[in-house]
Amino acid sequence: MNNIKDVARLAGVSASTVSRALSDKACVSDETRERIRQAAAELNYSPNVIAKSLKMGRTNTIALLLPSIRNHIFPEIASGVEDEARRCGVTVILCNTDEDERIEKEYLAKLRAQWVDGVIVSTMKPGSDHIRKLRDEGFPIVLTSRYYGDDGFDAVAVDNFGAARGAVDYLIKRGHKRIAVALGSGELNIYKDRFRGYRQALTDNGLAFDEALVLHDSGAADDLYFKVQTLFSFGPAPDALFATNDPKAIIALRAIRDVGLRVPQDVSVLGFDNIELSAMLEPPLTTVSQPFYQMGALAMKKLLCQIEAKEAGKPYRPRVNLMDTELIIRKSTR
Amino acid sequence: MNNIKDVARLAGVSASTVSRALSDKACVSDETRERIRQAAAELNYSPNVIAKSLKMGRTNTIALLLPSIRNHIFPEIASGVEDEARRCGVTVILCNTDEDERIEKEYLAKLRAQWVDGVIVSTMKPGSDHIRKLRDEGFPIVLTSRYYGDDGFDAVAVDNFGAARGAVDYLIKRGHKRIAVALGSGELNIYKDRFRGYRQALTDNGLAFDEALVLHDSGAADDLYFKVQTLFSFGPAPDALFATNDPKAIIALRAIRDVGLRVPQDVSVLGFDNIELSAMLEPPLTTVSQPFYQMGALAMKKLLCQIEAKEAGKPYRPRVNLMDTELIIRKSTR
DNA sequence: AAAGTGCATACAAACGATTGCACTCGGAGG
DNA sequence: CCTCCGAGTGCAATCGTTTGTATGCACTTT
Repeated sequence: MNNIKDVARLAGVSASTVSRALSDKACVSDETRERIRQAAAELNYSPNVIAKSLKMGRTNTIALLLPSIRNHIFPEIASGVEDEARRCGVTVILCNTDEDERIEKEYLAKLRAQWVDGVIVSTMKPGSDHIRKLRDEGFPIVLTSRYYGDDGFDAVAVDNFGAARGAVDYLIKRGHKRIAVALGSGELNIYKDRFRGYRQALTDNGLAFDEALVLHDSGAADDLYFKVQTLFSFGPAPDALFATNDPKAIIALRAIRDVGLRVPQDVSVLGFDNIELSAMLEPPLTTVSQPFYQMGALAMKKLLCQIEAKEAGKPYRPRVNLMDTELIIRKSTR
Repeated sequence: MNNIKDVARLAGVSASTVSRALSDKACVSDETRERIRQAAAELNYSPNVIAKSLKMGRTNTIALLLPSIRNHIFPEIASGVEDEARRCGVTVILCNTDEDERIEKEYLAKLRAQWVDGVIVSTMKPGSDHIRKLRDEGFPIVLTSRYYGDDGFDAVAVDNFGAARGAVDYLIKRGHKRIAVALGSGELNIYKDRFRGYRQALTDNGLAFDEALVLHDSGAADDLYFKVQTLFSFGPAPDALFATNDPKAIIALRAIRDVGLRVPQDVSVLGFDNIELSAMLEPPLTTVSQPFYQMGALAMKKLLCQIEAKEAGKPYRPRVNLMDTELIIRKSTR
């Protein structure tokens, strides 16, 4: 690989002039600049990014911390982040934590070490104090999707409470009275909020909350499948089910069909997230759509603002951006 | 951020001693080493990776070039790459080209500039001369999934020809005689190979090839859907369809059902790739499974070998590893 | 007692870029 | 004729590491 000195030698100037010429600074005569350009082209020269980063104290790289890239929603977020990043000349490092806090810490330790200018975090949990600590050190961070409103993080998310409330309200307005709910991991606020929305919709419409209709998530593989089967096989079956995310809705769909009930004629099923797959099911799933791609892109924009503010020594006021969700009505609800 | 000199000052030694102590070199007394450790801990010091990379000429970072992270199979590959990378202390940069050669070139230009030690490429096409050029410069590269056997690349892939042949042979053995085929982009060898496998299976079993049963891919959104509907609505309907990837199988499933035929009673549908979703369909899809995760992990291992060989100045003999596929028999074939 | 040995440590030169400062040089103004 | 100016360029320091070489010192060896 050729370096700046090789170019300088070939063009018959000093390295500093090459640097100035190629980064379009003033103070270089047109004739010299052209000569340098040609020399650089001839040597197939491109500046060493590592050296530049060291000198400039900025890598133009950011990291995206994801719980799992196989989780359907995260590739969409990642897409948005990446496209926006490319537009801004920023590279993205993908960090997959597999929901494992040890791995997350490992990554963050690396990131602190001048790896990246900032980080977008989708792995926030109530106990993620190491992330708070990093933020307190002045490290630029934007949360996406999973956030906790109360602690002054910069974040992009949706109003899970409102969206769930609206969706369940829709079910009730269409005549459903016994609505089961499949919960997600109780650790995550997004699921707690969706559950709160569910309860609020019941209250709004004068329906009683029934603990027997709540399916808790154990995380185990077929657990939800059997719970749904049990719920719909014995006693008075619910006339609808609200799954707090689409994968759960898909499992529920299968379980309900497998006990001999029809969707939507006997039971309506409502999902959350609108993953690509949900439109391809039989029947296609009614669900709440989140603008994941746009959330990723916005998170990237905000992160860049933070980085620039930090560089310029200006203050930056973090805020939470709540994006609009949309209830996508398909064929799984009647 | 504290640097090595701060640690040196606090511990009352020189920077070089700190460096040696922390990287567990010999020639540092235990007492000094301990003092340095404590100083480092006290200052919350971690070595600046950028500076280290510059000095060492190695970043311990590799890039993964993907056509699209939203494509189901790539997150699996990426997972394998990442897990293996983490095990080896390597970081992965994710580069999403969106099948756009301009973006790909942009990335590769960056990568050349000492960004990364090597790259895993899933975007190879017959016309990808810029990738060949990079290889010829001595840049460590491993191809995954998409490869072209003839040009001496290091690669991890499956025997698409053999797998397709075996799968279609299975259909024929189960009594199917008129088997349609839904092709993928003709530009990519993987689809050409699967098509060759299909034809070979016909020949093996003494069946005639019928051009009328071939559905070409235009790439347009609903194109395949309508082509399948047309094929199954007029004239003698095929009794089976081999889709050269699962998303096409899913579309075909829908189209076939929508013209009033039942899968698998009237028509068998066979996919390729075994994406997660294929098990969740109604009926669950019979398909050829590729070990994507393992392919990613192996590609990472091979890349590391290449990098190490290059560093040590040793020769490295690239070879193509073909992994085993498996025909997963579910309910979409009778 | 002089020389040799080996360990622990410090010094300084890289790695490849950027940039403040100093220098040169031709022309304008006093 | 001297000074001043500004444009164009070069020198050298710097970013934070690693590492080859030199140094100092306490011992042993002859």
